[in-house]
Amino acid sequence: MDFETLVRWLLRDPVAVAPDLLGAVLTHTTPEGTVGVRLTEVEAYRGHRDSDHPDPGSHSYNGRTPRNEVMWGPPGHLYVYFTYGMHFCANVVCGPAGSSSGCLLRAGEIVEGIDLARSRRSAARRDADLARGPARLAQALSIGRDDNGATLDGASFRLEPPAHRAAGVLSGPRVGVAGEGGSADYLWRFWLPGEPSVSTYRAAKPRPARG
DNA sequence: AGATCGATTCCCT
DNA sequence: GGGAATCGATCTG
Repeated sequence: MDFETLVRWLLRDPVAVAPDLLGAVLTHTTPEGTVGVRLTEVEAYRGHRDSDHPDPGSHSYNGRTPRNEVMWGPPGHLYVYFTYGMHFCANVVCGPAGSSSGCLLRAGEIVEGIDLARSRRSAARRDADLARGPARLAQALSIGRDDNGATLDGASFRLEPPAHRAAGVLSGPRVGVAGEGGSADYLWRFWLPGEPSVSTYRAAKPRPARG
């Protein structure tokens, strides 16, 4: 899919984009080689212009800051943030420019460059653990500070949406989101059933994402 | 200027 | 199941 088409595909509410991202393949090419991950778990973070009231769980909830700047930009870019003093996590920016929406990439299955991914993730005991969890996924793909704002145009990062919308998508509360944003009103974590790469933490009973 | 705590992971029990 | 590691963005005074 060319970049222009991808941008159009991302130009929607993140709660609609997130389940559609399941099965998509994100690849990152570096001088070391290429690693590709098939997404199995994502979370939606809704910005200010995409809905009547903003998402209390989002980094952009309190407005524009240097850290969340990229989220306010156009879709088709990576929003990468640093957390717990040691981890990076990656989002796909979606929705129109000015909306500050994104989808956090929580887990996936390595489908390309597995040896390189293993070398970056020596702590992983099983291949299913290589990109199980957002910081692990970022490490397997070597996503770091410098990749904040990177374009998904295929130069270094490429995002290929799935040929068909995934069936049987499950949803539940988002992980690590405290307060209102973590309540049953925000079942914006989406994952594929039966995937060993989906992170273990389950905050509540999963339910079908679409009726 | 100082305190707080996080969209986490790993290792130990 | 629990605690440590580790640092910078954001908030408070």
